[in-house]
Amino acid sequence: MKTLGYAILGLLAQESLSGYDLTQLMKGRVGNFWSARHSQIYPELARLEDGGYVTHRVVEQRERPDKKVYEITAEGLSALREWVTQPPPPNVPRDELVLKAYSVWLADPEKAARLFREEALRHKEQLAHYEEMRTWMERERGEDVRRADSPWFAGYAALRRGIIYERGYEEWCNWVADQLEKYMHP
Amino acid sequence: MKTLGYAILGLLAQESLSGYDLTQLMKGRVGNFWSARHSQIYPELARLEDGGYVTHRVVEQRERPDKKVYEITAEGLSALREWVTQPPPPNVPRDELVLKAYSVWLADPEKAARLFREEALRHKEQLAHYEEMRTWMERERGEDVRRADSPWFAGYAALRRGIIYERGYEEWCNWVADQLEKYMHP
DNA sequence: GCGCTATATGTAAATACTGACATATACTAC
DNA sequence: GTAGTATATGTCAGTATTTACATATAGCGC
Repeated sequence: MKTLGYAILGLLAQESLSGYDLTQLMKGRVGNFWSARHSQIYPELARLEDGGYVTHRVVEQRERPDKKVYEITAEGLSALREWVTQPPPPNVPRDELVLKAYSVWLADPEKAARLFREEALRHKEQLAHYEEMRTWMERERGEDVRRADSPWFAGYAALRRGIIYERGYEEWCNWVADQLEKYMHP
Repeated sequence: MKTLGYAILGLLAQESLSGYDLTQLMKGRVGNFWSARHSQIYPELARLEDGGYVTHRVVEQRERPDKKVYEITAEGLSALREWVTQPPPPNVPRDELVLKAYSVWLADPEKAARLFREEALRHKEQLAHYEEMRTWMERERGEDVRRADSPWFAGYAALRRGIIYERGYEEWCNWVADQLEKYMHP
């Protein structure tokens, strides 16, 4: 099974969801470090069902189209449990902005400085958003978010990764912009 | 043109290289935030030459197979210069380990703690390696590494991103492992 | 001589992912 | 009424990337 399958199982392990629900979640939460469009999710759900990792039931709704709510099976749970402790393949993060920084010495320094300040701002905003979520989680869910055996730990751990990531990213963008501005008017 | 094309142009803007050289570099340096195999690089070089962004000359070698050394053209340089200051599309980092952390509450805490400590160690080692490179760069190349209009800035900026990234990653892995161990023997 | 590694360049098949096409219900704002 | 948005589920074509296949030179150790 591929990574996307485990991403979906990870969400279904917490609550039963429809393909549409999963699509929404894959833009936030887990989606901060894994994303997928509905065109990937629906076929993957079919494959997971084929493999016996999930089942679905059709839920009829008034005033809305019917939906298929997917539930993780015992096999799905044990496969997920196994996967979690297997070492992941070495990860090479792909980041176009670092690539741009690599060639920034060729560019117009003012334009480039503007770009990196804007990016710094974007990451600062994302960081603020994450910090808000963290405060909310800690207040609403209490000490459970830090309990590694609680389902609340899932989102909290991912969130902490996001906070560290965004903090570092903002810092780096501003450093690049600083260097650019330092040599802008010599 | 796609991102890989600009990654290659970014390297060729500093020095002329063969496809094989580029393949080696795409495992390190720029490769820390962008990677590609030779099976992607050779066809892309052909496309770049088709578009007039690079040219090549065959260099005959004794005791080794002949090679094609690629050089960036004026068009290539100006395309690269333009691209650098264009805002990149929003980047969703994909990280399987964060996904695993998301489902870690289901796993055996001892196995999981071991995994996250190992990962922390890997990132600590990578960090040490980057720090070494940074010291070397600062000593060998002097103040130029901080000059945003110097070609030495390229690798130095990417390196600084790597250092911040690895520091943050190690910190997070250890935090996850701490939580796991805290509730291991209750 | 034989296997291993490094250098050197390519192609082809398979997989993963994105973007566009396709359809249907029903509420809301104009 | 009608245009837009949210809910809901799918497929398909194209792009990006990985893995495997394919070939050739030449040094090194056994």
